Amino acid sequence: MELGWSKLTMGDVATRAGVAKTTLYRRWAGKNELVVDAVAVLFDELELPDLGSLAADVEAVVLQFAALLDRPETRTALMAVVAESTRDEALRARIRDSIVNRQKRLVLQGRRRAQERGELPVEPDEATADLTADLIFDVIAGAVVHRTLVSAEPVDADWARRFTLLLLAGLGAAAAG
Amino acid sequence: MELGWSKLTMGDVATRAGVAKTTLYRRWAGKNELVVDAVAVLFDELELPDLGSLAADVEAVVLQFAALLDRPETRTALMAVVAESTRDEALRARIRDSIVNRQKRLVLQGRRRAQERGELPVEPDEATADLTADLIFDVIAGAVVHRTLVSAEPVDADWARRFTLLLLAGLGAAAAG
DNA sequence: CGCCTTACGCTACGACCCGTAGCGTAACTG
DNA sequence: CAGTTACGCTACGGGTCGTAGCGTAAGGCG
Repeated sequence: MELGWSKLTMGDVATRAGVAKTTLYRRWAGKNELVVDAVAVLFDELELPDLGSLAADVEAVVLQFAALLDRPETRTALMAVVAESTRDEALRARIRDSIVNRQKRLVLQGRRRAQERGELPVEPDEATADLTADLIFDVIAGAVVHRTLVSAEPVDADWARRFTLLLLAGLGAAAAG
Repeated sequence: MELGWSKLTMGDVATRAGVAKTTLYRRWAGKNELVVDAVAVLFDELELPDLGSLAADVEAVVLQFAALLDRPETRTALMAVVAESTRDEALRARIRDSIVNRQKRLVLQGRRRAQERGELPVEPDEATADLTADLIFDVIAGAVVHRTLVSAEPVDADWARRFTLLLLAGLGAAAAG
């Protein structure tokens, strides 16, 4: 439940937590629920700093997220539940509620700040504004996860800078700059 | 090995393929290697059509990729090996070689076409151009995977259009509409 | 034709892990 | 002091991975 479970077995978790395996099953319905809760707690560590510009804020949260995914227990646990959720509709819904929708606060907060600074326009239609926020979230989280876990290459300050430029200014600017 | 293995057990795979379980172990070292090969074959179906504009090409490949991830066997197999790769360095390298680097051809092809059309500048430094291509790949693949498997919401034509606008023109344009 | 190599099918097995049942026990409550 | 609650512990059934051992059918070759 804290850090370091390299193997994701209930027996190891129980041993590491200093409790009996049956105690875990009394508190959680199964392995999936336990891991989702643990990952949700880890993700709650993320915070959006106010560094004065949208670009700096995005870069900072990207690096925070990458640092979170660098911890072995986070990447293993997150990918394990996502993999399992491809065959379990209820688990997918639980992930969406406990992790995805919960962390969208970061996108909404960043957009609000950028609008207050005049860096982003205030979108008139609230429904499409929500769609845009969802899109941003999938792009940021997806890119960092894919870079870290699929491409298996590091998310360093340089990558964060390039990614932020692409996100804010588009492909033309990223290719030119 | 073809389609439909909702459960990812070697016994089921063997039965479905009409062979004995031991035959699978004679051909592949283990479950991981088998699934990586199967996923690599599935991903080779992807093609980049030439629709006359970079935006149209990106939208098309995004929808193709989403259709691939809509198949239950693809999403289950892909996420299973990625999850396992968080604890297996050799498997991660195998994924990078067999899937990631192999599909970067799509990005390189799309960029070349866009440059021929004059939609994108030719980057003078080849090293940074490669970094940009890697970045684009992680953004596209990551966003589609995250949208489909983590957010668990559909990648439809409208989402593909919004995503492509964001990718090509940046956040300001996407927020404006 | 007879022999040998190769590949496959099949059964059985050990090892590991999940999740549950049953029982004993310590702590807390009134 | 009696009742409730929560926990520890052992044991177990079910399922899966990966392997060992043996039998057998197919194809090359003198």
